[in-house]
Amino acid sequence: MSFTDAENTTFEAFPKPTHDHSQCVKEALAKALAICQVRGVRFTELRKQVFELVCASHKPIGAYDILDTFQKRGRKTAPPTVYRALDFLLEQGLIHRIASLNAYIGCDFPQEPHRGQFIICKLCGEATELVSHTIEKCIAGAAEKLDFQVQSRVIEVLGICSACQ
Amino acid sequence: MSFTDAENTTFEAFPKPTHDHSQCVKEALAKALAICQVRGVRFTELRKQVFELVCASHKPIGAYDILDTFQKRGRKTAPPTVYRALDFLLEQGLIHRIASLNAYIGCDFPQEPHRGQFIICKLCGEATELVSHTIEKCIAGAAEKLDFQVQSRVIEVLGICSACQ
DNA sequence: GGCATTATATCATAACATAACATACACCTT
DNA sequence: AAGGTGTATGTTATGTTATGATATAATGCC
Repeated sequence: MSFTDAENTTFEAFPKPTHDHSQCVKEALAKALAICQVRGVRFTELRKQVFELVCASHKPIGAYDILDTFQKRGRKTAPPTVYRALDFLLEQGLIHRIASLNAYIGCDFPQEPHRGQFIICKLCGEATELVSHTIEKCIAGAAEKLDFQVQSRVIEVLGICSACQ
Repeated sequence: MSFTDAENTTFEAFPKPTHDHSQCVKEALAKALAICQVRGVRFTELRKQVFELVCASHKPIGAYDILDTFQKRGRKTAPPTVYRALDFLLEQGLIHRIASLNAYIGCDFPQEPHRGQFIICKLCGEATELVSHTIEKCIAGAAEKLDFQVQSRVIEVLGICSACQ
């Protein structure tokens, strides 16, 4: 349930505990598959499994958490295997990296290329993705003044969500 | 030489190669010392040396670079020593952490408490600190809509500066 | 000086990430 | 089907960043 406010910020509310998450994951998988097909890139079993784990919650997950899960499942896995899958998913814009947490999270808007902006609860770990055009414009404005070519952005807001207050 | 543009973004231009950097460091040290005195916290020799190394350039510097420098100087130093000094400087707002680079940089506006916003050149490494009230407002607006209590922000723009294009 | 507090040293290890090289698999061509 | 090519994955080792835990030293206060 995304919406757009007066500041032209589109975002999902923090997912309600009641939302049907299995449906949520199913949709994300379908979207990812469709995107990969259109682009002619391979959504292999490994990449699919990593994607499923990243999407398993709306909390950013660490690469080594993914690794541990694979190993608990009896799959002998080393770090590069996981990181390569994560790199692929990042390149395709299917997930985002949260630099301040060294963690990864599913992208809510994989169709449209964009940089994520996140609001993350330090207590429960839930994260909400924003797309604020105002912030984009503001950054673009400053960059232009400095004659600076923007390549990527990291925008992460940390604090306490309403449910945890 | 900071200025404020139409979007209400205050920032320093990328420091000219010609600027007198020793003077720059001297000023930063004087400011830091004054701030610590006012607050009644101790700006010890270790903290001062770490601060000087962080301020030695306008490029973010890694904790282990600081460590290496200490060791080259013959000072036997372990990581926690450096990290504790960095933590102190962060707490006092004298430096900022650049999450996307795992690195640290001197704060240009230590007097006023704020969260840094940075534009960083991937080629030369030079970083410029911004303070955009528009971005702040935009984040505050989204946070309010979500009933979210903001504690900290990470805003980092990466790309190529005008000198490196 | 005695004591509490804060800062630093030291040792060990946790957590995150990549380099380098080997092997396997998919797909295309013949 | 055989062979070739490029992509994906496996494997080993190591690099890089950060912290926990305990001990010692310096500082400030009474």
